[in-house]
Amino acid sequence: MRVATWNVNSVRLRAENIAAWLAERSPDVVCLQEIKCVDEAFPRETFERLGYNVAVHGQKGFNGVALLSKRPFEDVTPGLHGDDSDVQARFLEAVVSTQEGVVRIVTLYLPNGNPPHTEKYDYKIKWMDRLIRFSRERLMLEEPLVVCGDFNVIPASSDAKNPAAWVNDALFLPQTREKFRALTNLGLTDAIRAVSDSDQLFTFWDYQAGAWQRDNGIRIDHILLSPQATDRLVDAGIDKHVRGWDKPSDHVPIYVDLDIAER
DNA sequence: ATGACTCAGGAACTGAGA
Repeated sequence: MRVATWNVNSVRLRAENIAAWLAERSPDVVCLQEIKCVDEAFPRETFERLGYNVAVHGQKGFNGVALLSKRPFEDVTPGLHGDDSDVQARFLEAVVSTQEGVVRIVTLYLPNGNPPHTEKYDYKIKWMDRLIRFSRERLMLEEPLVVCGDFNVIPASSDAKNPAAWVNDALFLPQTREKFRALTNLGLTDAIRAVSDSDQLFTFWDYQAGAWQRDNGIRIDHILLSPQATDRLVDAGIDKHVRGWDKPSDHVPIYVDLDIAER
């Protein structure tokens, strides 16, 4: 089973771009972020035509997450619990059944948090605390669990081309990285780091100042695996070349291959 | 030093991104 994640920065603008990548990579499950539309405006037909079931949790204008799956969804739950006043569409959980049992999938778009020392950073940290509580609960199920998305966290200096440029940024502040470590310390494995120690593994390049041409990137999109999923990890990778396509998202897709038979 | 791009909404710009 191949599970991928991609912050597409508008699913309507990128639909054909995404379809081309699907044909190339053939993922079984895809987690999308920043779809930037309401549920009714999601281009379902583009993906249903390619054999995917679609689950959407969108909102007007910005944010929004979605799931594509070749296997039908057994269960779909929008929203990260822990704050009833939070109306931002950033989290969607689903269960997919396979020949070997269920696989639980999460697509998330973690708040950016900039600028620091504001309510935006406070929202980010509280959101991460909620994600930690969610993960602790789900890990108790002892299932294959794949938590995917744009975490807006640079985990370590080796995850940025120019780490010095990020020291005062919400993506790299010590408290942000502490929360990310608290998450992985629950027993979730960073799939990309499980297969490579390279210091050039980026998933985002800014549109500005020739960041892509200079390879001035950061690694902020992640796939975290429960122990039961990590046991089945075969490979993980980053589809960097997609950033060079026409009208690209500023993020690229990443994926894992798990030794779990579909039906 | 600063800003540099890109997108949605809605019709000239602002907010948001990271």
